[in-house]
Amino acid sequence: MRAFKATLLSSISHSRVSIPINGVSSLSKLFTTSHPDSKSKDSDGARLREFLHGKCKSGKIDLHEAFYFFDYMIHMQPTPPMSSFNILFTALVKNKHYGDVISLHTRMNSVGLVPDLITSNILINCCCKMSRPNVVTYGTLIHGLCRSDNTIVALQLHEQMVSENSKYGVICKPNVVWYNSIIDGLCKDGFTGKAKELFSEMKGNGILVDAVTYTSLIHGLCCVGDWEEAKSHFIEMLNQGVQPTTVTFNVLLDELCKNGKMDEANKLYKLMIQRGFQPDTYTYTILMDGYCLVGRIHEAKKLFVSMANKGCLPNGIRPDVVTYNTLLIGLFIVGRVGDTRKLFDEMQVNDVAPDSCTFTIFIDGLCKNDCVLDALKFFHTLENSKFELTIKIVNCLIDGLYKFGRIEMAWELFHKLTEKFLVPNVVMYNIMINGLCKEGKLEKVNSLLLNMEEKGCIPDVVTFATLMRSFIKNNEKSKVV
DNA sequence: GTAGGGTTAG
Repeated sequence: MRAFKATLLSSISHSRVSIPINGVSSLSKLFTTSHPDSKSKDSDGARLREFLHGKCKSGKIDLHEAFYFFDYMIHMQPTPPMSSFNILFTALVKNKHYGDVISLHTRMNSVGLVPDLITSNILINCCCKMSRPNVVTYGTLIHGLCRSDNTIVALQLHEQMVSENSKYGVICKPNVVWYNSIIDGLCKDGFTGKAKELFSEMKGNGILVDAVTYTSLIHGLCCVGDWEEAKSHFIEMLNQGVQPTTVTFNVLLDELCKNGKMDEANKLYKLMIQRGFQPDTYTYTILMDGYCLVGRIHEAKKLFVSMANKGCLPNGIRPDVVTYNTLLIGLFIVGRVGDTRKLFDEMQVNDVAPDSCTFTIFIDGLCKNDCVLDALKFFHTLENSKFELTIKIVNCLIDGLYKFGRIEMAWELFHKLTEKFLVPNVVMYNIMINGLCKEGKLEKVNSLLLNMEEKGCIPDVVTFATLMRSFIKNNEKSKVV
């Protein structure tokens, strides 16, 4: 059986879509007719579900049918909803193929499909049936949930485990990595209060907190603007004898630099060096970012030069694309447009490939330095290259065109691009609405709002603020209300 | 076998 499965799996993994396998004639009949005609693709999803339901509810699905099905599903465009996978997994569980569910789940993860709560529950059940819930299985699951924006689910799972441990004796004791995953997830969602609760809980359970725990918490506190609390956790860390890492220092430095506190940042940087911690590319880029934001481009440049000089700094600290992007922003801020082009050329010479941020920075920077026509030229070059334009780049240009009074051009670009391939987002609508309001073109604003509604784009707080500003300007108090 | 950091638009 094992050998058969391996052969089947390898044949599947080398195929693209439907490969006929003996014994799955009903499947191939169902799907070969609909492929690859794109019109019938839409109905594929619905037919798949119908078929899955029939097959799985009857309980008559065997392993190779399931594998064949699974392979078809992960190659479908668009990907079927997670519930379709769950139906398939449930059928396999009914037939006691627990290990196969786990291996299919691993394959699903490796192609970037994100399991939902139900998938996770199915998986837990499989692990339990196979007597495999141990701390690593759980830790992996919790980590996966946190990384896929399901921290709350991870937290529920954790709480369930804690309560079961206390009810039935210890089934599986959470360890430091498990706690760290949830604390980090909570911090990234801004729930620092809950993260601190877990922090106390783990200490209360005798689990030694480590540098990752502290760093995640400090980062979360910085993100919600609670600098004092972040600082006191850093001090506590030192007092407890938990060695910070370069990442810990980078998190703290980044917060200081983002707030323009360069003197404090410098002091911390010196402390870091004094204590023998090795700065890395991030450290340098963070400091450069801080200097750029306060307009001290000279100091940013000095750091950059020391990075760019081979052998000047240890451990392969070299400028990467983020370093270049950071310096480009700095140069645009102080209006040194000519130097940005030189730096761009230098990037190519040093084999650092520009990314979409680089292009956004250029379009935005040119527009904000009264060089809209240059931005337009740059944009056309991008348009004619194989580079895939992003909505951010287009938005910067449209914004620039409005501010330069080129309303017709902005309007044209909006229509041309959104008809062709770009789905406008709320930022794009806001830029357009703002530009049109300022010009008093209220009929156009109205048609945009309708367009927005049609496309299912939900207005946000900026949209309303923009509209209200315009109503107030035009003395339309009733509309404001 | 599971964990943490930096750049871009209204």
